Amino acid sequence: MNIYDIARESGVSISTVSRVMNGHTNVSAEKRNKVLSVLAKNNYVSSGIAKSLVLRSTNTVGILTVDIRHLHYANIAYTIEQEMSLRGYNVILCNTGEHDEEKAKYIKVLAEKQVDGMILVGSILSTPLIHDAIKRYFPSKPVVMFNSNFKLPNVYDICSNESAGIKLAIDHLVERGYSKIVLVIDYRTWVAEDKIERYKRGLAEHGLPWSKDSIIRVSSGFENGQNAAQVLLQRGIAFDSIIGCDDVTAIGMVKEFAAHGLRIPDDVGIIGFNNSVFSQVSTPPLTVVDNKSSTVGTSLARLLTDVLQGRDVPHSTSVYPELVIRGSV
Amino acid sequence: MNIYDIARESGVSISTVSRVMNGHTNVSAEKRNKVLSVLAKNNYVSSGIAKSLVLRSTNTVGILTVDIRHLHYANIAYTIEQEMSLRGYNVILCNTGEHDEEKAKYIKVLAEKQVDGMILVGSILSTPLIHDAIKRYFPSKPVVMFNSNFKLPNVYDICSNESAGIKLAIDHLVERGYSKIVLVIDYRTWVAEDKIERYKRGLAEHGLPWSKDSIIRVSSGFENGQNAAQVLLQRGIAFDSIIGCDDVTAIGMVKEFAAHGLRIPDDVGIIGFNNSVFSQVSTPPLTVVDNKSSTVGTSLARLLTDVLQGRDVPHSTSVYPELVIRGSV
DNA sequence: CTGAAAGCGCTTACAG
DNA sequence: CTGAAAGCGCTTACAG
Repeated sequence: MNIYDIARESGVSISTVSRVMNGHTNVSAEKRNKVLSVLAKNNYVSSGIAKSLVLRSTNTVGILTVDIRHLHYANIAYTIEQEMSLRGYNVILCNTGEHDEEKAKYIKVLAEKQVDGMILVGSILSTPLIHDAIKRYFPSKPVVMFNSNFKLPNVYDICSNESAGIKLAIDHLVERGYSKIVLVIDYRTWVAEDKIERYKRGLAEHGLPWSKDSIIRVSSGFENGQNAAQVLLQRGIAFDSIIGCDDVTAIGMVKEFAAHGLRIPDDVGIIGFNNSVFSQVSTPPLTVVDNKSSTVGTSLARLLTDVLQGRDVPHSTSVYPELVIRGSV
Repeated sequence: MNIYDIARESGVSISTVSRVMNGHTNVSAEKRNKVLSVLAKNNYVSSGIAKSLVLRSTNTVGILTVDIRHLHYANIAYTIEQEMSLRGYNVILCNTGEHDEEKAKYIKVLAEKQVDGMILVGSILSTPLIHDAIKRYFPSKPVVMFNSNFKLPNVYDICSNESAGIKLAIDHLVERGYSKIVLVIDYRTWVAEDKIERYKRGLAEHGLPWSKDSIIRVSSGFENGQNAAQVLLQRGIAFDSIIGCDDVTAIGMVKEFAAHGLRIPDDVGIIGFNNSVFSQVSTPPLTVVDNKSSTVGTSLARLLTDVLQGRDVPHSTSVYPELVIRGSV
């Protein structure tokens, strides 16, 4: 059943059917009502696909993220979806994983699906291959990135100033009397490098030395956090505090330290990252750097719809994290 | 740029271009190579929309869930997305919230977008209004439901036998010496009713009485769990153990009890539901009913693709939860 | 192996 | 206010 069937049954042309379906006013009340009743009688659902073909817009956007199971990404994705939905868009969700080729593949598929735009969430998407994939497959429609930044005319970004978060964390730790601060890093991205730089500088600002041993690399996750804590203990590295890469990993460390009889925050202070529910759930509750996932999600969605509607927007925006003080420092 | 442009530049017809784009073999090597090079030179991305229009398939499915920020739903949605992606489908994610009208609206939109099928996750989607929305807007394409069950020819379901989980929990609790068991329920769905019935019966099986006071209703969430624990304490209800509605809420209760000086599991035993990371993160780690979200996600996706490919599948499937024993009982 | 033509289900100037 | 017609970008019998 299509628009022709409705037209025939209503005794009008397809033009008229199209007009009433789209709420145009230039249709006589009589014909409008007739069409409306036929539409209702048949539970008619018009083809968005056909419509998209002629209108050159699908009212669908793609969202790429490493893994929606991470609370942080789930929060952002949720907010984006809700905000886009409010504005009449649907969202195709893509969990890219960590492999670059997979991400590029998703970008190509989204281009073929003719999404109106994309939102890429996470600094891990900031690689040359992704840059090329966008340039090649998505050369003109808007793409909005979180914590990534490509110098491409159609690419916009919002970046959380995570290195400012590092400074916040260090200052707080030092103020509370800690001096041997370990930095935990997950992905090898420019954001991670930034954090490391800021970490070194932050220590220097307090006259504290840094050693290579006090920067440790992990994969995100509760058990990985436990492992990281073990490694720290086994290696005999001198430390009295930790800046975690995110909340779950930080909790993993908290629990492992506790299992070894260390008291939090007395023996070791721990700062998480993200301010997810995990930080409340932890014992003790985690003091965290909050990079405001909900705000970020909303901003990303608004940025994209603004561009889509031809509004003038800044190519780059920064958001600043805040410290939320709870019980782990 | 479209298939006509490619055809012209390649000196062939659009039929031939279409054939090489789709990997058909009945094209001479010479023309194929020519077309291929023109395609590559232009970074050509063909229109999936146009293709969908003629093929009557979008290779896209919708997934409805209350709120992707719930770890349990995030897990299921993630698994579905990955599994569908493997099979060449993309996923439109819809966070419906708890309002029925909103859910129905999403269903209509998905119908217009011509998704090939839908997966509805959660017993909260099992309402008359959703039933009608499917019947009206989605009368013939496959829909797969988790923990819901409509007697419609195109609707399939996988249900977690959560009442079996209740029995598991009660038996375990009784075995450990608890006898005043409180049941925590969130949504008012048929699954919740089932759990309540099984709870009463389970108590009876052990010669235990039940009182209305020992069934409490909450909204899911960490803070709601804390509140629930407070209420329990304030009301002076006699209890020595809790069967939670999910992990986060259970942890909220754990922490609130602890704050009141109650020891877990000595003073009160607590069983969570879902086996999410929260149950590991908790202090003490949560003994939980595991209803296997990953398995469920995979099964849902396979069920849908099986139907899509015309395979013969059962309309209803049950999965049974298991008990994971950790430290809270 | 190859191409002309019809058709998928819409929207929208254009003419009346 | 209304309709005939062209066009959106593809696929695929069909005929050769």
